[in-house]
Amino acid sequence: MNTEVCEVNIIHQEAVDRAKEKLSKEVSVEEMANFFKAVADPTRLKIILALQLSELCVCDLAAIVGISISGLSHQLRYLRNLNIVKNRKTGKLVYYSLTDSHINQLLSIVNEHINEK
Amino acid sequence: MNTEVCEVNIIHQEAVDRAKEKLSKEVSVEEMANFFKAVADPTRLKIILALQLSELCVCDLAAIVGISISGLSHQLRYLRNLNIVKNRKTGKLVYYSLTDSHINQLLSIVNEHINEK
DNA sequence: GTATCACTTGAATGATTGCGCAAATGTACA
DNA sequence: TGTACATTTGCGCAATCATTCAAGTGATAC
Repeated sequence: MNTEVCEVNIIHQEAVDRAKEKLSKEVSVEEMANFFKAVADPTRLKIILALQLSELCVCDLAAIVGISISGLSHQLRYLRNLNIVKNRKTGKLVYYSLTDSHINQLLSIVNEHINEK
Repeated sequence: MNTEVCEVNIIHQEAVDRAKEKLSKEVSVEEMANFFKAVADPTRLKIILALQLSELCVCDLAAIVGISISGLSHQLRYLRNLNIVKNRKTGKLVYYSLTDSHINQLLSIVNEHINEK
């Protein structure tokens, strides 16, 4: 009773079953991947690194990242949807900042990995 | 003496300068982003999650992930180049496993972030 | 009111990327 | 030597994505 159409020769059946069960229990692989996508792009990564220092308005961020204001706004929305940044409006300006510290941990772990090489 | 061609109105000059300096000192934004790309794809994420349990050969991984062996091999090379997985050949089979524990930390942090929502 | 500024949004585009197919490599066994 | 199997690799295609342009929103100042 195999719902998988894919025909592959399985060599270690128990190990495969264990892994499949783990994957089915995983909160959401898609959701995790989506979150990582946020930091998997140089532009978004620069935005986050800049916001680690202080909150910044959109036009300042554009100057830092070196991208059009429009493009930046798109990426900020992306990060907002993932709950990674939040914004605060004051008159004509919109200030962005990081929402939580998980990002900081992520970045330092990756730095370790890279420097260990 | 501004080498940037991009013309944007900078509102908070000092904050911008600080952020720019930080970015210039950052090991390599590109390299960090590349590393995150490894886990930013559902297929590669499944591979990694499966390998957290035990080493696995290519055809077993294909059955777990639900992808062609060819496609899987492409992704494994990607992960190998980033020093995330390593392989061990035994006869006709090639066993893959994780190289370090940084990945485990990354994944648990992201799980926290997602569950906190 | 109108003009200007900061930002957002939708559409279009060029580049990247995940994937499968088919051929190639390499190993084991007859 | 030849066949069978596990994996890799090059190529091509379809889909995704980062970016920009142009138009739209909303707030301030005149």
